[in-house]
Amino acid sequence: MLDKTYRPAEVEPRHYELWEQAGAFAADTVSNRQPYTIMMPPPNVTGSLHMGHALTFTLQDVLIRYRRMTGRDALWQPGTDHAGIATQMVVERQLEARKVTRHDLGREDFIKRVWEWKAESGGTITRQLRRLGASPDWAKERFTMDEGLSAAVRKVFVTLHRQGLIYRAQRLVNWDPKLHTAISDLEVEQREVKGHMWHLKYPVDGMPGVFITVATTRPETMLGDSAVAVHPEDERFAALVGKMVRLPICDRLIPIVADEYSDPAKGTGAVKITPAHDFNDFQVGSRHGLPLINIFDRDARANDAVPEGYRGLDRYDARKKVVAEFEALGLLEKIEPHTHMVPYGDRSGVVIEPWLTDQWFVDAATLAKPAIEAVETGKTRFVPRHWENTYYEWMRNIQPWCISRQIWWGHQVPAWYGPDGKFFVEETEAEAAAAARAHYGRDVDLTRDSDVLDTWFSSALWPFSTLGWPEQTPELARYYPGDVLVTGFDIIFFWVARMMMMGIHFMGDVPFKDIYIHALVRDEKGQKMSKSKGNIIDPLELIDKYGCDALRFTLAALAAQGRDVKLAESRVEGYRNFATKLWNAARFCQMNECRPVAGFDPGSVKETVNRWIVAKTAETADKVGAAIGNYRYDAAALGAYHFVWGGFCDWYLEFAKPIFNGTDEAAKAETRATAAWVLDQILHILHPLMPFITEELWGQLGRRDGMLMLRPWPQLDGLAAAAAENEMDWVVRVISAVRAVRSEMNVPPAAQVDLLVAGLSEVKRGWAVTHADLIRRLARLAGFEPQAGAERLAQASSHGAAQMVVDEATLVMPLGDVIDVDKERSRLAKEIARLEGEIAKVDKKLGNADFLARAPEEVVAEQRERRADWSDSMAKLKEALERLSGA
RNA sequence: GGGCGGUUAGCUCAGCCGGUAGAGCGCCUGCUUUACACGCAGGAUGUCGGCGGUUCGAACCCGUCACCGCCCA
Repeated sequence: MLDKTYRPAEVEPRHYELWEQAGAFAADTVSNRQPYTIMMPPPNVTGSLHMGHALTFTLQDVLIRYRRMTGRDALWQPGTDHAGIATQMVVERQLEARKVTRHDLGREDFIKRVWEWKAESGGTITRQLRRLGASPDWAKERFTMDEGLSAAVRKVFVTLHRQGLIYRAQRLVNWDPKLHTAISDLEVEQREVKGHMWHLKYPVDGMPGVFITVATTRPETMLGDSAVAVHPEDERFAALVGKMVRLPICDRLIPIVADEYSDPAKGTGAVKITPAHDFNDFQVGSRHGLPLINIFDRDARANDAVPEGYRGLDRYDARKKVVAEFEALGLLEKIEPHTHMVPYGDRSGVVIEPWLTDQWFVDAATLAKPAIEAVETGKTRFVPRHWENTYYEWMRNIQPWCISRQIWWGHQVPAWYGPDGKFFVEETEAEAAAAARAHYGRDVDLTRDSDVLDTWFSSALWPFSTLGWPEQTPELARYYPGDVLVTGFDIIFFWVARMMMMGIHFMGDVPFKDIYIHALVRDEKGQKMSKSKGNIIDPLELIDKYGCDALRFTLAALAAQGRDVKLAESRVEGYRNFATKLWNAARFCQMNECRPVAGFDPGSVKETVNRWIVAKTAETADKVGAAIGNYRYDAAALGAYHFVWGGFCDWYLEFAKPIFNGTDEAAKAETRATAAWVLDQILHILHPLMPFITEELWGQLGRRDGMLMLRPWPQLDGLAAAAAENEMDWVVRVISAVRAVRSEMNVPPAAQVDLLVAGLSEVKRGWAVTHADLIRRLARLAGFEPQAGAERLAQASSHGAAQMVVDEATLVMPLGDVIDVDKERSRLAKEIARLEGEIAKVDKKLGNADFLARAPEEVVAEQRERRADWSDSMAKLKEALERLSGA
C-alpha cells in the first residue's frame, strides 16, 4: 500500500541511479530508429545550478524524454565548457589566499593546478543536473578542453587561417586592465555613469589669445591627443581648420582637422582626437593619417609617452593631475555634470580601456553571410519567431571577432613565431617546425604564441566537435544536424550565432533545425535574480522542499512563449500539491484493487463512465504530446493538470465509487481495469514533466516488464466517444447544479434531501436512470425521482423547495421548513434577470440585418440556438417562481 | 535615437482562425463525504492600458498615445 503522502527525497535518487545504471539515457547509434538530437548548451565547469539552468535543462529534458518515448533514438549530448577567464579567476583566487600568483607558479604548473581543480570541483554542475532529473547520455559527456575537442579547435583555427578568415592584426581592442587580457564586445557591459564633461581650452598656434575649446569626459587622454576635429560645415571653426594647436602640458603641435564625426550640437562642437584610446577617434585618425599615441601600459597607467610627472600614474590620478594643471594654466573653461555610458568588463568589473595590441581576429562578416541565409530560407527556424530579428540585427552588423585572450587557461593559439617574428600556423609543433624549416632553409627556434582562444571559439564547434569531428564518426553522420537548440535569448550572440557560422562552414549544414529561445527566470516581482539584490531562489532548495517534479512542472507551466518566467514559490507549492493529488488518486486505485489487466482493450469497454474517461484520456495524450512537440510547455502542463485533477480525480474516481460499492460485478471489474489503465496512461503522459513520481507509481502499481521511462508514448487512436461525453457531461451538470443550489441555500452537507426531475427528454431519462446511483451519491440525495409529473412538482414545491433548470428539465428539491422561501425567490429572479440580459444581447445581434446578411450561417444558427435554449430555461424558471408563490 | 516584448480578476498568467472572457494562487462560505485538509464542495471579483479606425461583430486586426521591461547605438 502506498504511503499517505509522496516523499520525493526518498524516491528521486533511487530512480535516477536505476535509470543511469540501466543505460536508459543512452542513445543507440546502431539502431534503425530515427535520431532526435539536442545539444546541451554546456554550462561553465565552474558553475553551479541556478534557476536559469533549472529552466533550460527542464525544458530540454521534457523534449528528450518525450521523443524517447515516441520511439526516436534520442541523443541529448551533455558536457561543460572550460570558461577561460572565469575558471582562471577561480584558481587564481585560491592561490591568492596563499599569497601566490600564477606567475610565481609558471604557466605549466598553473595549468596543472587548474586541471586539478577541475577534477575536484568541476563535477558540481553535472551532479546537480542529475538532481534535476536530466537524462542526457552521460557516457558521451564532453569537455571543451578534451583532447578531441582541442584537436577540433586547432583544425578549425588552421583551416580558417589558410582560408584567410583568421588573421593577426594590430587594432584597438577592449582591454581589461585588471585581467590583462582583451575581451570581446559582448563581454563589455555598458553602464550609465554620472560623470563630468570637462571643457578644455587649447591655444591655437600662432594666434595669441585664440583658443579652441574641446569637451571631454576623459581629460587624461589629452596626453595622447593627435588632433582636434571640427565639423566641416561648422562656420564657427571654418577659419581654424588647417591651423595647429599647441597641446598644453605636452607642448606638442597637433592639427585642427575637419571631420563629420564631430557633432556641432554636442559639447563645444570641437572634439579632441585620441586615436589610440577611443574606437571612434581611431576611425577619425585613420581618415586623416594621424599618429597613434599609446599613453597607457597594460595596467592602464601612464607610460613613457607622456611628460615625466605623469609617468606611472593610473588613469584616474592622471585625470586629476591634468585637470589641476589645466586649471592652474587658466585653460579649464568649465566642468559640467554629465551622464554617459562607460564600458565595464563583465568579469572583472573594472572600466575597460580601448588599447592598441596585436590580436587574432575572425572575419565574422564572411562567415555570417550563409548563417543569415540559413535563417532567411527557413533551414533554421527560431521559436518564437521574432528572435530572428535580434539574430539578423547582430549578424548583419557583425564586427571582426577578437578571439585571442591574454590568459593561460584555454586552447593555446596554434601559431609559432620564428626569430624574425614571422609566424607559422599549424596544428602541431612538428608541423610548424617543418614549415619554418621550409621557410628559413634551416631549423630555427620557434616560440609558440602565448595567447589562448576565446572560450566561445570552442563552444562554437560544440554541435560537431562533441560528435567526434574532425574524425568522420558514425555519431557525426547520424546526429548532425541536431533537431533543436534550447537556450536563453541572452546567448543568441555569444553562442547561437557562432555555432551557426562554424557549423555551416565546416559541416556544410546548419547545426540545428529549430532554435527554441526561452525567457529569463525572474522573481515574482519580475526582477532579475541577482546576488546583490538578494532575491535569488535556489532551485536545489526548492527541490529539497517540494520535490524535483514540482519544480519541473512549475517551470514548464510558466514557460509560456515570449514571456519571462516569474517564479513565485506558491506556484511550486501548488504543483507539489498536484503531485500529492496524483499520488493519492493512485492510492485510491490501489485500495480498490484497480490493477492493470493484461491485454486490456480500452476500445471495448461497455460502461458509459468508462468509455467517457477512455476518450478523455486519449484526447489528453494527443493534446499534451502535440503541445510538447510545438514547444508549448505551458499548454502541455496545464492540459495534463486539468485532466488529472479536474477530470480523473474530481469526477471519474467519484463516479467509480458507487460502482465499487455496488453489486454489479461485471461493471466493477471493468471499472477497476479501466481506472488502472487510465492511471497508467496518466503516468506516461506526465512522465516527461514529472519523471520521478510517475516512475515510482509505475513501479508500485503493477508488475512491470521495464521502466516507465522507456515505455512508448500512448498512441490512442479511435477512442473518441462523443455520445458518452454528452451523457457524462450532462450528469456533471446535474450534480453541479444541485451542489450549487444546496450551497447557496445553506442546505447542510449532511442533510439528505430528495430531488425530483420533470420534463426530461426520453434519452436523458435513460441517462438519469443509468446514473441514478452516482447522482444520488455525488449530489448527496436521499430520494431521486427522474420522472416526476407536473402535479408531483406542484405538490413538492408547495411546501417550499429549491428549483433549478438543467437544459429542458426542471429539478425540484423539496426543502420544507429548511428553506428561506424569500431567498429562493430572489435567487430565481436573479437567474431570470441574468438570462433576460443574455437574451437581450442575442436579440440585438439577431435584430441586426447586417449581422444576418454577413455573418457566417453557422454563427447565426448558433445565436438562434442559444436564444432558444435561454428562453426555454427562462420560461421554466418563471414557472418555478409561480409554483413557489403558492407556498 | 533605433528595435523588440508587455499592459486581461487582488497576484502570476492563458486566451488557437475575430463570434458567450478563463486557470492557478490568494480571498470569502461551508465541510472529520471510508484516496487526499498538500483535501472536498460552493462563491465573489474584469472599463481586457487610453483614444481612434476596420468589421455585422474586436481582448484579438490597423493606427496612435501613455506606461513598464529588455536589447542595440
